[in-house]
Amino acid sequence: MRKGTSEDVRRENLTAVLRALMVGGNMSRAELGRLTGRNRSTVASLVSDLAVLGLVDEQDPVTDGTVGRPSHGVALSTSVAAFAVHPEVDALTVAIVGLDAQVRRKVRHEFKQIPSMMDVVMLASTIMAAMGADDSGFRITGIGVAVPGLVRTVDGLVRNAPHLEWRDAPLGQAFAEAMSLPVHVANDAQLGALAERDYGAGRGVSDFVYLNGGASGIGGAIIAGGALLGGAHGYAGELGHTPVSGSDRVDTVGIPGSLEAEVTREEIVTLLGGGHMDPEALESALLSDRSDPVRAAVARQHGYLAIALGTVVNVLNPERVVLGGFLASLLAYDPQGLRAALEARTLAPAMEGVDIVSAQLGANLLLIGAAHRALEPLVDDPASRSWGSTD
Amino acid sequence: MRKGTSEDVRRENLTAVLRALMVGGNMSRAELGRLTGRNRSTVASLVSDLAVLGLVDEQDPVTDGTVGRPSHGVALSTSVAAFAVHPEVDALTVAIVGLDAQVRRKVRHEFKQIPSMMDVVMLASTIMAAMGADDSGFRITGIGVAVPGLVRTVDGLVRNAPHLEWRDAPLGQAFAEAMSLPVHVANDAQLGALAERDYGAGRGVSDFVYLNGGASGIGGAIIAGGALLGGAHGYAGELGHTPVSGSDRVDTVGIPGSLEAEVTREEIVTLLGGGHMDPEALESALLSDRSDPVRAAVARQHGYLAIALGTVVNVLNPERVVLGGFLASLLAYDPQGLRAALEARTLAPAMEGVDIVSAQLGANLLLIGAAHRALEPLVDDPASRSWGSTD
DNA sequence: AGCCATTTGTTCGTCGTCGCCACTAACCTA
DNA sequence: TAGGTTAGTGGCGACGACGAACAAATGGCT
Repeated sequence: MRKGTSEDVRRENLTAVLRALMVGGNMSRAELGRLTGRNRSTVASLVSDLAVLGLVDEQDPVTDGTVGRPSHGVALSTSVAAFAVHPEVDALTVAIVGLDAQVRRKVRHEFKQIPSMMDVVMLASTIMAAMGADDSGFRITGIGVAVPGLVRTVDGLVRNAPHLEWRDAPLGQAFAEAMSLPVHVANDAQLGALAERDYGAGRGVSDFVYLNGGASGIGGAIIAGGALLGGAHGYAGELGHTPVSGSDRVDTVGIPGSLEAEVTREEIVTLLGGGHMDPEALESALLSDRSDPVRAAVARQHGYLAIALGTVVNVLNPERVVLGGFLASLLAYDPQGLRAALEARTLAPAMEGVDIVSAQLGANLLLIGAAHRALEPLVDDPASRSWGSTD
Repeated sequence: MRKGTSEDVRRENLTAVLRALMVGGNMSRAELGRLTGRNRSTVASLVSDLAVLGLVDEQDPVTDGTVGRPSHGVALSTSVAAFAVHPEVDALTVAIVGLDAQVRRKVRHEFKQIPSMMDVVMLASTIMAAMGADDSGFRITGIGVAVPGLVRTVDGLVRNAPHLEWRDAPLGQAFAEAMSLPVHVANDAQLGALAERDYGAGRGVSDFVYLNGGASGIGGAIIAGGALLGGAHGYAGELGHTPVSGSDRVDTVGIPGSLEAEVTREEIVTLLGGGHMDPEALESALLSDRSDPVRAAVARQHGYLAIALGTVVNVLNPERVVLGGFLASLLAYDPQGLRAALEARTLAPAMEGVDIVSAQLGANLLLIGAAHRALEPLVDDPASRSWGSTD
């Protein structure tokens, strides 16, 4: 959009082809042409360029049973990938994720105690160095880091990650010094929303709200007009701290009566008998317990959720609300109940046609989101040689 | 973004030149080149095209005192314009507004009683027909209508305009049948925000929240990433109905404890002695009254405003908050007070660097916004001959 | 007054990119 | 095996931006 020359057209067309492959999966050149609206010869030239760049592989024509000359297959390269790093209170996950959103390598390291920023940087760097060893055959374009907290996106400064107890931690800078790769740090919920947009519950939806309930709190992100809404510095989407009650219960950052303070996984777990539960166990335990205390607790949490979501629906007029983590379980327990609570708190037209659904992507959600954030510059400008000259 | 051909480049460049003139005012060809980053010869060609299309006028070179050959002046055509229509409870305003955001003609008609949709359409059509008489010399490209209510933007269906008492009124369709011009209907606050973005308090700011307090209620709109956030159907921005208290006072659509129910112009006016007051009178009366009851009322309204704005700041991370109407007066009464109230309800990083300012545009705000909405298709594709062939 | 540096207008040739067309290749159907 | 259909291939033309060379118009300096 900046300049205005014919090379920009080329770049746009290259990304169009790449994006089509990423969201639509591998396909034939002919399909690619139909999907992108480009001419046969243009597509041929584009694909050829991408093949030279090592981003796609052209395969032999394959007969698919229909009439006509078979078209060449085009597949995303399996070697182009990015690192995904996801630090949590109790563990660090590092992975290599390809352009095709497949997780190729994955290492999880448990922590005995809350890690410092430097713990994470050192350990992740070591793991990445081991993973990206020369014979691995991957062409790594960058590092995407998903952080549970507020992140200033320009430089990857972690402003506040309450559970990790990091404040103003220069994570982006530290990674940049440790590894000679472009680093992209972002909020975990935002990256999750991006992954859901491309591969999950947000496919084809240009306006949706994503809300994830984890053990540690509630994170949110907004997709508006097909793009992640970042705001001025990248802090947008913080729905967890919306005030929903007059109570003095505080959340992780000290705000009383906020959504995160009132809607907690912990309360549900305790009611169900306590103990350690993974998400699936929690959901099945919850769904099979229709006792009065549980019903009441869910209804109460639905009420609070509806207050926060109601505001967001009024303000953003989304097409869909995607709930992840234990919020998805809360939804599954009584979908009509949550919907009714929400309808009572929204303008009728804005709520019309809004569907409330569960997130579709599982454990790899954040890894895909983080890696794809790191792959984004490559996708946006495939011909720029600033990335891997690993050959 | 759709196709990917060289004609798209031309279109984008034409738009870039036109936009530069609209936001930067008339300027020389050389400045235009610097601003848009295009080559000398390219700019010459673009301007020439636009001149042929009748969108700009090329003027003789003017010496500006600097060394070097003087550059031709380029001025937006004063004849290209659009109709702006603004129905209110007590009046209808119709205007002709040019590409340069100047209001060229303006007619206001008072109503004795609340007008029906058909009243508005008939009267506005008559006025427009009179204004756009052949000898007027204007080249009208369309009609922009600013409606105080929820509007489905695709077809201009007014879902709910509480003060006008319109429900599901097919305003867009009615205008389209009455006048053979493209019609664009939208929410008034959204159009106001667009005008503030281009010519007022939002210049150069890509993420801001606009909140306007009128006699009838509170309307809002969001500019995110430089563009109006419309949402799935165009209802986005409805901040007036955010719940901010547990009271049972209801707003115009019947939601209890909402911002619009608690923060009212009426309460302030009553405290100041009542009577009819125009915005300026209200502001000066308010600012000169530092009595306890007024202080208390303002502080209370600030508190509620802070709750609603706090959520929005957390969720959208804007760079600026723009307050219009009596909300601007409320701000002027005690800027630090409002800021402090807001800071208490937001995440510190998200609130950092946010400035709270008054709207800059006055009475013509909505007319400019509405007309520019109607001019948008022309600006986005200046060469498409689908508009006026009035010559 | 005359000369130079500076800036811009103007013209023309070049280059990159896409679409179209004609032809060929590879498949299905009958 | 012939005809229809679909896609790959390569050449050509169109379009648009850029850069270079030259001309024009100004201010500054001697």
